[in-house]
Amino acid sequence: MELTTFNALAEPSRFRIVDILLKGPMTVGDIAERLEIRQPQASKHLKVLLDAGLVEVKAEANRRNYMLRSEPFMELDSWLNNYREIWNERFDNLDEYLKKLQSEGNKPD
Amino acid sequence: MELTTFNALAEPSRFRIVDILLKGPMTVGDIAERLEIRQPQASKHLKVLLDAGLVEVKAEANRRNYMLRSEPFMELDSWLNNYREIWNERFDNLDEYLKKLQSEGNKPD
DNA sequence: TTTAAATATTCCTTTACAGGAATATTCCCT
DNA sequence: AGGGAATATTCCTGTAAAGGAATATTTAAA
Repeated sequence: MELTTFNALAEPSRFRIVDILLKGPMTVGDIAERLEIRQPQASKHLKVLLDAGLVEVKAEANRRNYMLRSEPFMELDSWLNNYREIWNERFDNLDEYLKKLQSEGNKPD
Repeated sequence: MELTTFNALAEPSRFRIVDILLKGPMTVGDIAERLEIRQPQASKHLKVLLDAGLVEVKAEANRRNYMLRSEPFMELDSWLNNYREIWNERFDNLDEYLKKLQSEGNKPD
C-alpha cells in the first residue's frame, strides 16, 4: 500500500477533486471553479494527485483533462482486505476465548 | 468519509502502528519497541489514531492496551464503493463510445 | 508573428506537525 | 506513604507543505 495515496487524499481540496472526478474527466479551470479555489492551487493539487498516481491527464489543445486512475483504488481495496476480518473479529475472539477458557480449565491459577 | 482517517494513515509510523495492531491489541511500550521509536512519540501517534477513531484503548492497571476499531475501516470500505465502478469503467466507456459513434453516424462532420 | 486563453511554475510567507528531551501523571507494590 | 514502572503531556525546534501573487509556458487563432 502506497502511503502517498493516503497523503494525497488527506488534503481537503484534493479529496474533493477526487470526488468530483468520479463523475468524469474534467479540466483544470472547471475544477478550480467548482471548488472555488484559484487556478494555481488547482494545478498544484493536481500535480500531487498525478505524482501519487491517483489521476492521469490527457492533453487536448490548450486544455488538460484530468481523470481518475483505477489502480490506487484497487490497491486500497486490496489493502482493506487485511482489515475486513476485523468486523468479524468479535465473533472470532469470542470463539477463541471460549476455547482458551476450556483448555485452561485444569491450569492452577 | 472522515478526512481524519486519511490524515492519520498518511504518517508512516501511524500506518505501521495500524498494521501491527492488526495482529491484536498491544501495549504502548511494545508498540514503541516494535517500531523502534521512543515512547512519547508512540503515545502521541496513538493519540492521533485515538482522536481519529481508528483505535480504542483499554486501561489495565499501569498499561494501556490499544486495539483497532472496525468502524473507520468499514467506512473506508463503504466510501470505496463509489469508486469500484471505476475499474469497470473502461468497458462502460467503450460501450458508450460505440453507441455515440452510431448515433452520430448521420451527423455532418 | 502577435494576442489571448489555459495551465504550470516560482517565490514568498505562514502554518501544521513530527521529533527530542524533560517532566508530569497514574497506578501497583511493599 | 514512598518508590518504581508505564504512559501522557509540555515545550522547543526544524521542516514540509499550503496558499497568494506574479510570471512563465504552451497552444490556438487572427
